[in-house]
Parts: sequence; C-alpha cells; structure tokens
Amino acid sequence: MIDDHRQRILHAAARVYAQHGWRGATTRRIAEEAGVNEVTLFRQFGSKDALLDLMMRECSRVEQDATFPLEPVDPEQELLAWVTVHHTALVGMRAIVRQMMSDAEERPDAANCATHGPSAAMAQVREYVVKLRRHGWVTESGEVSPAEVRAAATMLMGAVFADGMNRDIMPTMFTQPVPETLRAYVRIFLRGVGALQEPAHRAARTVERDSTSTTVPE
Amino acid sequence: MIDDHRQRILHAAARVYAQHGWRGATTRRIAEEAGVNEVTLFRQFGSKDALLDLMMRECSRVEQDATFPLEPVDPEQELLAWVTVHHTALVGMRAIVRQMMSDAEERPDAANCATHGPSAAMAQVREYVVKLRRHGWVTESGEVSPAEVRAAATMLMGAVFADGMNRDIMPTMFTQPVPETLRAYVRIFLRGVGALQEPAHRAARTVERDSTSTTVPE
DNA sequence: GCTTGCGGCAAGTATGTACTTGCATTAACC
DNA sequence: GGTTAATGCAAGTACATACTTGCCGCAAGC
Repeated sequence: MIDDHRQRILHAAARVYAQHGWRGATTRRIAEEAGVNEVTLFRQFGSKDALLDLMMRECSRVEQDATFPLEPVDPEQELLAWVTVHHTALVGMRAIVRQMMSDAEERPDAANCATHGPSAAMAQVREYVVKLRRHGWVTESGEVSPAEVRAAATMLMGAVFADGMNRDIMPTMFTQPVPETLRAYVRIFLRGVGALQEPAHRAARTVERDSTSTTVPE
Repeated sequence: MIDDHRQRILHAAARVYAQHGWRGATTRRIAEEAGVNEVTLFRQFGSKDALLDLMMRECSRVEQDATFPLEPVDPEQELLAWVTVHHTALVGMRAIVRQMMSDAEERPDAANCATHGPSAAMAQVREYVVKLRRHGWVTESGEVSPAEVRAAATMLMGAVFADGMNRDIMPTMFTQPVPETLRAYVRIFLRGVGALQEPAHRAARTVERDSTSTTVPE
C-alpha cells in the first residue's frame, strides 16, 4: 500500500466533488473527507486543479462489465438485462454526472469524463441493433427506416439516462417502479424497430437455432 | 419602468447563474453583467441568497405556450409540433437546468424550479394519451398494457429531455439532426402504443370526422 | 546509526467574496 | 425650491480559500 494516501485522497475528492461540484470541493473538505492533512494534498498533487483533473481521468477509466451476447437469442431479455445494469450504474454515479454536466462549460475535461460512459454504452446498443438486423429480428421492409432504427437506439438510451438522472428529483414524472419501467422502455424500443415478436412469431423465427435458445420465464 | 433595475439584476443573475452555478454566481459578476453597482444589488435584494431565490421563483413562473388540440386529429403531426416546442425551449434553458440539477442537493429550491417545467409537460402528454385512447387511437386490446402506455409517455419525455440536455456535449450519441430525430421519437412512441396508423388505416379511422381533418403534407 | 522521505502541525500570505458604511449625485415629487 | 428616495463610489470588515513555509516525528533502507 505504497500509495494508500493518494488513492484515499482521490476517492475522497470524487465524493466531495459529487456533492459540492468543482467550486464547492475545497481542499479543506477533501482533506477532511480523506482523513489526511490538507498540506499532504498539495504535496501529493501540487494543486487542487491537478487533483481534480486526475480524479476525472481516473473516473473515465471505469470499465463497464455489461455486454451483449455474440448473437441475439432473446432480445427483450437481453436488452432488459443490459439496460438494467446501465441504469443502476447511472443511478450510482448520478451525483457526479450532474456536477460534471454543469461544470462542462467551464472545464471541458468534465464533459469528456461525463460523456465517456454513455457514449460507450450507445456504441454497444448500436452494435447490438446491427446484430438484430443481421439476424432478421429487425424488419427489413420499408416500414421502419434505418435512420429511425438508429434514432430508436438513441431514444432508448436517452430514456434510460433521463430516468436514472431525474427519478429522484422529479417524482411526479415516474409513476411506476424501475424494473417495470425499464421493461416497458425495452418493449417499446423493440416494437418501434419491429423486433418485438409475439410468442407465435418468435417460435417461428427461432426455429433454426432452437437448440441454443434459452427458456424465457414469465 | 419603476423597477427597471430590479428586472435587469434578476435577468443578469439568471444569465450568470446559468453559466457559473450558485457558488460561481458572485455578486460582483451579477452586478457587472447587469451594469449596476454591486451595492445596488444588496440594497434591492438584501443578500445574494435572497436574490437567487427570487430569480428561481420567477424562473418557475414561465408559462409554456404549447398545447394539444382538444381532440386529436393527426397524432404524429400534433405530437411532433408539441415535442419540437418543448425541445427548443429545453435547449434554450439547458444551461440553467444543468446548474439547478447539480445544485439540487444543496438547495432544494433549485430542484423545484428545474422540476416544474418537465412535470407540467409530462402531465400534458399523459392527458393527450388519455384523449388518444378515448378517441380510439391507442389499441384497446391487451397487446399494449395501460402501464406500458404510461411508460411510453415517460420514455418520450425522457428521450426529448436527454436529447435537449446532452446533444451539445455528447455529439457521438446524436448522429442525425434534431427534426428527424424528434420525428423518429414520436413515431416510435406512437408505434409503441399502437397508434401509428399507416395511411390506409388512418383514412378508415378518421372517416367520421373527415370534415375537420387537416390535410397531412408529406 | 544515519540518512532519506513522507506525513502531521502551526502559522502565514494573497486573493476573493459577501456585505456594510458614509458621502456625493441625481432625478422625481409636492 | 426643497425634500426624498434611489444610485454610484470609495473604503472597509470578516471570513473562506488556495497555497506556502518551516519544524518536528517516524519509519524504512543502507
């Protein structure tokens, strides 16, 4: 534990920043939260800005563990699981994300940090939609245009983002609990891209890979 | 113009707050932005907190002019127009909304102010959805549950909110221009609640009020 | 055993911020 | 024309913040 103090200070900086923002994250508060002397903070990181910059860079490096299967088998279930992981992750980070979004104009680094996670998630969804289309889940007919399919992915991510960010401060907007809401988001998304199959259709569609299809409870 | 100065200071406070947040909105900056002496600010409002509190209360009082028709005639067109109004309004206020969301934990008033607009919009959409159902646009069959219809409204508003708030700082997430994206959101929402009628169906459905139906371009 | 480096502690510096006070100016109102 | 209220200006107070400096204790490495 050679750099125990550095890590403690960095984590404390993240917590204080999440609560009070850049200006409110004073060196005194961070040192107190970390349980170290304020001078140690300057000796280790040079300045408050350097410390917060480093904290943000570390913050962008968090890797997400949610992935999609190589080929879609049950889109509703797979999307729901994936969306749930990202929603809970977002709820856990919502305080810090809010601060970063408000600091984005004054500190461009904050915008990059806040953008990193959602952008990666968005790319994953787009990739998954391509897989859905390649495997015949998304209607190829002119009924739903490709541009609309891309917008549907943006809409799904936007809804999940807004839900995770606002549910605590806009209670009147969210009447139903999280799991039901997320499932509804996924179903509307799939219906929007023409990929929500009723059991009859789904059986017909998955007949060729019936051996690998997982059972779908409920 | 008896209270010219008060209004100038209040508007300046809103601009400075939108850029720098509560802590960054110093009395010096606000006075400079308003073109008045810093002392005038204290003589008029007593303290910085009183001024910003008043600014927030005034900010919550803005009325929205977008309304839905009494009875739906062309849901896609009506929803698109309404969503467009709210999206542009949100884009105009996004800086101040971001600050309010980040200040919400420390200043509950900020949360109320930021919540007011979206909550009212949400109520309007829900009302419109009820009208859609009453007029037979939304499928009454068990295909789409009422809970899912409510979640669809939340999803639409969430997507519009996320789009307006994030489009400038997450460019990779939004690949298509605003009008196309909003139209896609509306179409996916309507398809999600079973109310997106192809021209053939729509003609059959609007036959009873054909005299009042507006022509739909494109 | 001695050095080296790291951290705590106390004090200090420079700057910014909220807010006050006293005085001069100006414009409106009777 | 004189009073009154609002404003500008200069200065000052009290406090917080970022950051520095010097000294001391301590633990590891040679």
